[in-house]
Amino acid sequence: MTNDPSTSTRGERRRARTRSRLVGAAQSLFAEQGVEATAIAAITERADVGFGSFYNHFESKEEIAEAALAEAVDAQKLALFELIDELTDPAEVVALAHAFLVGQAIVDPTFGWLLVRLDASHRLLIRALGGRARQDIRDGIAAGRFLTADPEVTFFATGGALLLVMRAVLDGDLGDDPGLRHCEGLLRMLGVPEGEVADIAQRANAAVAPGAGVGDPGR
Amino acid sequence: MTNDPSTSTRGERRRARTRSRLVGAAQSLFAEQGVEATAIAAITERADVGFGSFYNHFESKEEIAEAALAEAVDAQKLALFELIDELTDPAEVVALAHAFLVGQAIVDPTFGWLLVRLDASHRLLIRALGGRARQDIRDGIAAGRFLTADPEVTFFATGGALLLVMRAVLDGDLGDDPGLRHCEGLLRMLGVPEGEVADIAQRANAAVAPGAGVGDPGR
DNA sequence: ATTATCTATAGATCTATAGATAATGC
DNA sequence: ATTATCTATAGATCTATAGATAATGC
Repeated sequence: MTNDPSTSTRGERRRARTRSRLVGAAQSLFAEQGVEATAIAAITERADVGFGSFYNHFESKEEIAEAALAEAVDAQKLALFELIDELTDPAEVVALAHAFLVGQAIVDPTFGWLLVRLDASHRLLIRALGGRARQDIRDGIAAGRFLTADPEVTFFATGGALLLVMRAVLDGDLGDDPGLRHCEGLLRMLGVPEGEVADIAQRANAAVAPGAGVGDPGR
Repeated sequence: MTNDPSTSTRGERRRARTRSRLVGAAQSLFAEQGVEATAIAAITERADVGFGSFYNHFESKEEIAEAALAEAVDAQKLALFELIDELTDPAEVVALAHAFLVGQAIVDPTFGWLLVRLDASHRLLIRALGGRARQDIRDGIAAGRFLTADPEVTFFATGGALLLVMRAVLDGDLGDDPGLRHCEGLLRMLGVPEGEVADIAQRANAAVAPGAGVGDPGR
């Protein structure tokens, strides 16, 4: 994935491996402690890489934070986009995306904590996830499927709800089926008719349930 | 407010003033930069107080962060509780609380940023605001006014939505009437019938509008 | 020969404390 | 006499860089 013997030299591959170790170490440390509380030396140490090598790849902690988030999100995006690929109803798309992310917080806490902790750096997160989410909301409004008047308010409200629910899940503060319950609230917020809420929420959560094709537990 | 000539000595009042200056300086600095990025020396400097005096009042930055949040929230709680005092409908109570806080983000950005930036420290915030909010949600469910199945999920979802909407307001990313739009979404999320949503949201926002008795702009 | 990595360190913070100075209480 | 505040500083980080070592490319 990060190496390609045919189009790169051994040196390039070695370099890529070092970079990859740094990003992986940063992801787990940022997830555990947040960005500010993590020293660069802690990253190189966990990556088992010489301290100075850090600066061969990144100029600052902010820069590796951006890479750490972007790479984590990109990996998840693939799985998510595949799931929502064939859906046409914006309500189903949004429900599934939220169900997926709540599910990921359970299945891959490192990823979950990374998202939640980077809320501090916020702009990174909005950029990483916001593009598609915004469009889905606008689509839903245009299709008359969502009743909300202001797509931006809806974007921030749904995003904020998702992040704090994920955080509560990570903290172990929620009971059964947090993803299902969250989806129900989400769909109601969007203005989906009450008669459809339970059904769509259920389908979305069934689609992301373990065993439904979203493998790779642990990490 | 912080001084009481009749029941305290001059020394106690001097001490209280120093503490108060420290907390005020910490509030504005935490609002601007967050807790971790703020050095204790920066707090004493802005408070115009000797560096060592800090440790006469607080043992650590975390401790003053707790005080900074608690005092800011307590001040706002008074105003808010007065507004919701006579309301009986949980939907109106929750709507008004959210309208109030979105409004405060506009009117008193220092307070708004403090809340938003302390989301990092999160547990402080949940403790500061969570008690009453949880009860209001449970009341609404018990009264059949809210349709949500899990009060905890609802609590985190509504709280997260509020915080990110406040943050978007502070960033200047939202258009007209963000408080009104947010309340509409909030009420829908709770399952308040569509026919009542616009009306309740409007009343809640009218009640907290400038000139409706929630004075003290600026700070 | 070139490029990446590693080790060692200078310089810049930042925290917590010790001891001196100033203000209050009796 | 007591208590609070202030100044100065030791010790602990943490970042960014310089220079040495190791690995790759030709």
